[in-house]
Amino acid sequence: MTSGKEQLVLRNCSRERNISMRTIDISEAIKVLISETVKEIFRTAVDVPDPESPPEMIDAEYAVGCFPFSRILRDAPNRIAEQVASKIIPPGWLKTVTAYGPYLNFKLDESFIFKTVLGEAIEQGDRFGYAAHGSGQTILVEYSSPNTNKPLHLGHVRNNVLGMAVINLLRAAGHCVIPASIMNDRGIHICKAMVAYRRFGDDRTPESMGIKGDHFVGEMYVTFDRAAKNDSLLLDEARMMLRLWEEGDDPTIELWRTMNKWVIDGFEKTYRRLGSVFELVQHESQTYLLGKDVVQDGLEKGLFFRKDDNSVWVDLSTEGLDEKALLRSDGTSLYITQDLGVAVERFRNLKIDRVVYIVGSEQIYHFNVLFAIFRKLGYAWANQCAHLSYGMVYLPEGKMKSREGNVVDADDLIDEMQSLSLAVMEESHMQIELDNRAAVAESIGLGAIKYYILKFNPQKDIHFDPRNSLSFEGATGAYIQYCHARIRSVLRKTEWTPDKGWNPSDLIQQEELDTVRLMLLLPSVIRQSARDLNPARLANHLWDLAKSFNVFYTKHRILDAGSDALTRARLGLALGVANALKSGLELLGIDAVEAM
RNA sequence: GCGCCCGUAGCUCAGCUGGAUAGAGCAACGGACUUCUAAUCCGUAGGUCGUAGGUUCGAAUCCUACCGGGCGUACCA
Repeated sequence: MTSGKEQLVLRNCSRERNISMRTIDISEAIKVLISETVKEIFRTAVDVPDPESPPEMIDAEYAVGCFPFSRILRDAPNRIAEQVASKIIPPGWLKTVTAYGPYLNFKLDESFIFKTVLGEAIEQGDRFGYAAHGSGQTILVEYSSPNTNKPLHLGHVRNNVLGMAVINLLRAAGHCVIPASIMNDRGIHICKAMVAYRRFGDDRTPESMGIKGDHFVGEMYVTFDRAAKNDSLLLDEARMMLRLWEEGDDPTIELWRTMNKWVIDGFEKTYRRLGSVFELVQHESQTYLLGKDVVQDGLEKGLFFRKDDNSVWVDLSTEGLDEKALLRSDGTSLYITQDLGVAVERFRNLKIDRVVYIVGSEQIYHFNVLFAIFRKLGYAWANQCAHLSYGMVYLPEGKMKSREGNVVDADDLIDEMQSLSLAVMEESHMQIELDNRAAVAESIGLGAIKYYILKFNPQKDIHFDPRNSLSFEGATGAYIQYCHARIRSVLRKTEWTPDKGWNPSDLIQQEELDTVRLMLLLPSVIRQSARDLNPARLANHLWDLAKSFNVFYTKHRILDAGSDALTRARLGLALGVANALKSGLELLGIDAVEAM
């Protein structure tokens, strides 16, 4: 089985240098230290949970609560903590182990932290925090999947931004990822735009009108809807056109090809700005008939049933779901039939372990049904499918509706944010010399949009108010970009490079330690964000890190720190932070600009 | 009706698989630029974590009921 002329593979997981994860080894070392000490005192083996981060009031990097031990060891957590703490002889990398109530707090040796964390960040560059490459699974991530009858809007932007961030995070966590999309390029909605063009298009083209192809076709779609209100024959005409399309009628197909190309050319421009990339693009016109054989298979196995009118159904009431139609009574397939077929084909033809569908929360039920059918059919991979659903995007006027035109257009939004950031650059107290002003402004504008979308947990609805939502102050993309750009600016002013040396023991300020402690957490934050398919965790952590460095930056000097040794050590810190910020920003799909 | 998601400061949100005194940003008010980028920093103020029970040594976090908001529940996609 193939999906027409489309070929289904070009996997591109090049082998890259292995990146060590020393910062994560520390928490392993702490677990070993505890379990060995417990064994020594109590003659009993215990499972030690992963160390957590203590609250701010505690001056330590790692903490382990002794609650889980108390039942096994038949002693109070406080007493266990006390005994373990007094028994541990800290190795060189550990400064102190203290019991505070039921908690064991581990404070690392400062110069060990600086040396290890900054050393890693300097060595790994903008890959700081990544896991060893190629250690994970092969995962297909399906996202974007637009209809080719109108331009992309804010809802698509959320999907694309979330999609790319998840793809990047999964890759950083060591997985091999295939970014995929299905163009919904057939159906009645496409035919509506075609009818409108044939009736009212007057042979205009995007070129002749000087507008993007997707916007041009989108206007046709809106034109149809407006005209159809007064002319019920138009809808019949669209239905007729769909029939002609399915019969392969030449003029219809030719018009369809032309208009689809206009739209897709337009999409490509928007995708390029957004930074969305795909390794596998399928088209519904090629896949919409897939899945009938899967239904037939289920029918033969007695898992599905046929009703009197000849329609085919599956009963999922044992799974807490309803009956669901899989084939219409006339034998034609439904949306879910196609999803079934596409998934089966993908798992058969691509060597993938998992699929993640990034689709809005309004389709939660659909995916529950789809996955339940996979299980019913007994596919080994049935439990390796996940739907990453995200909340709706609301405007002040309510839900966006393409047909009514109350949408925030993706291209307009990016343009708007670009010119806003350009305006801020002009007003800046200090005119930074830039030869690529427009490009930097676009990076900052996109950074604002992307960060605003990613800082919320995916499942939350977003109430988008264009006036107040996007800003360049506070917890924003620009804030983090600014912190990075500032550091780069300092680094440009010096001849220093890491191979010229820096001594971690010269870093003794609290603000230096606070900052590097947050860097210490970055690898596990990236890992957790990937595991939970939740970029918000990384987005929020990056803000904390930038904030912490900004506090250091306003309080202490780098280039004129007082001594050459201190300057070099702080340059090491600055470079490490810049690398960490860049690493994190780029995982979120945000450019780490050099100057702004 | 049934199912899923959400409810934390005036507003927008964090709060990691239950853990130490619930944290930010915005808005408000008061401070800091002849100093490495002030798109920055500091300070003040602001919360019975929707309500009521329950589980637990311990609950914003888990369970139950209810209240409020959203999304589903198509031979649509």
